[in-house]
Amino acid sequence: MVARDLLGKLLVVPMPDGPRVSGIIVETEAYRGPQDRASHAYGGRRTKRTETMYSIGGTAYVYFVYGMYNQFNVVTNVRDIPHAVLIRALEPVEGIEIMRGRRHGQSDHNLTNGPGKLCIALDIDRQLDAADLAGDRVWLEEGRQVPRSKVATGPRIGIDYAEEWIEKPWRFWIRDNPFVSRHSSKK
DNA sequence: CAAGTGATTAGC
DNA sequence: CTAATCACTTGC
Repeated sequence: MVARDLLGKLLVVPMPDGPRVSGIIVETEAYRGPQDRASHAYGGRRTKRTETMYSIGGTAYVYFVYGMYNQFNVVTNVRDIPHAVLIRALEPVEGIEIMRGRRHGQSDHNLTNGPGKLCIALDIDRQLDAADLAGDRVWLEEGRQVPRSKVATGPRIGIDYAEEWIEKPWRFWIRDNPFVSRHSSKK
């Protein structure tokens, strides 16, 4: 499953003037398009916002919720099949000083341990929506090997309206990693 | 624990 | 056109 494979990868978003800001992906959630009530593309819904999800895998899908926060996703399937993986948390690797500046006085483990927070820390916004991950604005690199035994799964977060889909164990994170989001880290 | 926030969507 | 909703965070 792609969501699990993304764990351990390095997400890189360079500053316009050069310095890299990056982090290891430690938490993801899978959204499977039409069948998945929790997905924006449920029932084949295809609107201006969700259009990006129908792109070919390897495209970034960035959208805005709750009036203040962006969410960063990776589109994972072929064209016209709207599957995507939400990146929920990162472990900061490069550009930590820059992230601290953007997050204004938050402690280090609070820089990127949530989907909205990591977008602030990496300066991800809708200008990156539909960006090609093989391009030069944002991309993934091999990061760290994550043994299967370190991968934990569980129900997704923040989709209480999704009825029978709520309990699907489509959230993946690296067990015992201190940077998984607080709502999600089960002790 | 609850409110804030505004783009997006569905419903007239 | 207007109203309701939301893949979250932060501060009481």
